Amino acid sequence: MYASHLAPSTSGAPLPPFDIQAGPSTLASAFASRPMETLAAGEAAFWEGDAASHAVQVVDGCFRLYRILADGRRAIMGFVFAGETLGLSCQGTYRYTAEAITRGQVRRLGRSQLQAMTEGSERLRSLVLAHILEEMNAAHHHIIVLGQMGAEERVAHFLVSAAHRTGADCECPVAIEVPMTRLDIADYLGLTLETVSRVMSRFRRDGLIALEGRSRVVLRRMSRVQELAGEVEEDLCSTSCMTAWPH
Amino acid sequence: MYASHLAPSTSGAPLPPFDIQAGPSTLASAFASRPMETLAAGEAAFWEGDAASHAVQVVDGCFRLYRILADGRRAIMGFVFAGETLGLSCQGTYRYTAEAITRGQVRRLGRSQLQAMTEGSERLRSLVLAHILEEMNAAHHHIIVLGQMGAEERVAHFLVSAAHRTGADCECPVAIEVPMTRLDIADYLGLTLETVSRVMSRFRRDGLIALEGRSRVVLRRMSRVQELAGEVEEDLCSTSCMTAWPH
DNA sequence: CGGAAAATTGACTTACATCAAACTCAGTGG
DNA sequence: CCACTGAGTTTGATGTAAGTCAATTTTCCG
Repeated sequence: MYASHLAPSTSGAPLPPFDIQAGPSTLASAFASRPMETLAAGEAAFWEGDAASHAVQVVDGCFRLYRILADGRRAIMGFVFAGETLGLSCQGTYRYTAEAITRGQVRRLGRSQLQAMTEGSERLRSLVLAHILEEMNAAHHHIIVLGQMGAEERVAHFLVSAAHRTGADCECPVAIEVPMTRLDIADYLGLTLETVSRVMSRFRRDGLIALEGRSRVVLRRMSRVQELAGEVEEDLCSTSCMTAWPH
Repeated sequence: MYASHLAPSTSGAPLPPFDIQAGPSTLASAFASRPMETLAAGEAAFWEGDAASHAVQVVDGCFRLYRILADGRRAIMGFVFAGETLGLSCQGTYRYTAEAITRGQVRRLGRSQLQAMTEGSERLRSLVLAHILEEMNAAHHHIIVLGQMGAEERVAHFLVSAAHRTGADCECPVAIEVPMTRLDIADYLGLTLETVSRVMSRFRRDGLIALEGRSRVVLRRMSRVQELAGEVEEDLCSTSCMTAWPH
């Protein structure tokens, strides 16, 4: 999953001012004038290997980013939620397929236009760079999870991360939407879908979470889940929104 | 390990011209005027959590990049070889400790100076960006290795990657220096040192590699090892040196 | 040469994968 | 509105790759 540390959704918030001189003052505002596009569940915004012609803003919905390996295995590199931006860190060709999990709405911005905008605006340049470095951060985090943690820790991590990114406030209990299937989660965490299911069931039995239907999880004891996640997860409520988009 | 795709060492090559108008034409040349610093084996170039005040060029030696987790586990995020650059993707604070495995020589460049240089030079800016994106690439690659591959595949990957990055030519047999210990490799691959050792022994028994002392590995059947690595490793000899540093 | 760190190898354990069967939804159409 | 359907999920029984613990052996450096 990208950036456990990314700012929560901005889709509902009013857009920041766009100063013609200085360029867009947030990444999101750079997309503001672009037409909206709707994707059905299962449709791809772009495919691995395609020429990376655009950056994509996810206005609504949830995407899985994956590669298919030679033997057919699917590695999910991350998920992208509403309000986040996609494809900024690709040069040349996209390095993963971005597929809508639910129906989604996106805006596309041509790389050449983005390039032109960044040329002119030191501000926007640093915003783009900050975004890319945040993705790096998330990738490092993912590496630690995959390389060092057991199944429970991984799932706990996923849950905490999802709660954080979908902008759930930090009150207990926290309810989160988890539109991805167990298989998605498994392919993301380097586990099997059965193991993911078993761990979730164990969490439920232990009163840590409650499962409501297929795609809703209530974190009943968030602090305990965070504890299980092993605090690689940085401070959740305090600074994150600040650090994600340094002015 | 960073970038299985990074350009091989440039330490021996003559430095490209430095145009005062356009700024440095390669990343390496930006460091050219900086004083050399020597680090003993085990010394750190910087520590996780330190203010990220400098970028570091590794002129000679090999570094491990790691984080220590709360429970004492050590996660190695990557290795850096001679000719590569370090710390470019850190903003604010370093996100890992960079420790010399062997004795090493480095040059440091202040971030503020680098910042100033990039302000003035579109060229350098795109070099730095390309470097960071290459690190992203490597991180994604690492994620796939850790999330999807078995022990043999991981070790095979490590070997191929090391061969590639230390600039070994592609002729068989390829001899590579592996200054890191089995524990280093294990902490990098998400395995135990015993498993790494067993896999290497198996490779040796099967005639794929030969072990010469502690730190030298001869890839006797490179193609077979690459095959084991499962070809996530992109083309090795052809385009890689090109793509790493676009124009 | 001697000693310490690193590496190898073996016996045993365990966490997770695999295989397989039931169960639960959320749509769809009668 | 309700039964039918199939994808998604849960749960169980069993297998296995890799971890753990422990004893040697090798390598390297003073």
